[in-house]
Amino acid sequence: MAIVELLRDGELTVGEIAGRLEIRQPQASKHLKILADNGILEMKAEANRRIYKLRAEPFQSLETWVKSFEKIMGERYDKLDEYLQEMKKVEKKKTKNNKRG
Amino acid sequence: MAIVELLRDGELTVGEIAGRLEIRQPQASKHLKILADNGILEMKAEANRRIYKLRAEPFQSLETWVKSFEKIMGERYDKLDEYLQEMKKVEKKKTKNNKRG
DNA sequence: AAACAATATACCTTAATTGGAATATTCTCA
DNA sequence: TGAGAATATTCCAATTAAGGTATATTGTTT
Repeated sequence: MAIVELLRDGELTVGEIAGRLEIRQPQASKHLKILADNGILEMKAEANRRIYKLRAEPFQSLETWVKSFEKIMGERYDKLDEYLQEMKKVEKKKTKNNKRG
Repeated sequence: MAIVELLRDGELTVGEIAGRLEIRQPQASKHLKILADNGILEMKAEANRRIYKLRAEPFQSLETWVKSFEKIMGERYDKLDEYLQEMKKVEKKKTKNNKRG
C-alpha cells in the first residue's frame, strides 16, 4: 500500500522507491514484483533502471466493485427504513399498554 | 473477503456464515471480530445470536480513495501522451541521421 | 575487459496470519 | 436450576508473509 500511495504522484525507479520508503532495495524489488505480477503496476526497463508505475485498470475494476456494494446497501437501507417505520407503529401500540413509556 | 462478498446479499448470523463458507464457527467468529473491529461490519445481538452486516462507510471511503487515483492517473495520461508526441518527433530526427532505421 | 551502478534472486530467519480443538460465556427453554 | 444452542475466547500448531544479507544479472562507462 505504501508503494501504491507513493506511485500516486508518478512513476519511480526501484532505487527511488526504496529510498523514499526507507526500505532496502531487495525488499522494494520483491514487493514491486508481486504488485506487477498481480497487475497493479507496470514496469518499463530503461538502461539498467526499472521504472514502475500504477496501472489504471485495477482501480477501475475496484471502483466498479465498490459501487456495486454501495448500490446494494442503498437499496437495503430503503427496505430497512420501511421496516423501521413499521416497527415504530408497533412500538407505539405496545407503549399504550405498558405501565411505563 | 469471502465474508464481505457473502454479506453483500444481506445480514447473517455467525452460524450461517460459517455454514455457507464451510469454515468452523470459531474461525468465523475470529474473522468477524476483526472485520467488526476495523469498522467493516456491524453486529447486533439478538437473543444468543449475533447478526453481522456490512457497514456503508468504509465502502464510501474506498470509493473516494479509488476515484482520487483515477483522477490523477487520467491527468497523468494526458501529460504522458503529450510527452510521447514530443518523443516521436525527436525519434524521427534521429532516424534520419542513423545508418539503420 | 574491468569497475561500477541498478536491480533481481536465493537463502535464511523472524514475525504475522490462519486454522484446529477445547473451553468459557451468554442466552433460551423446560 | 439444568440442558442445550449459539457464539466468543484461549491455546497451540501450521502456514504464509516479511525482512536481511549475500550474490547473480544486466547494463554502462572508460
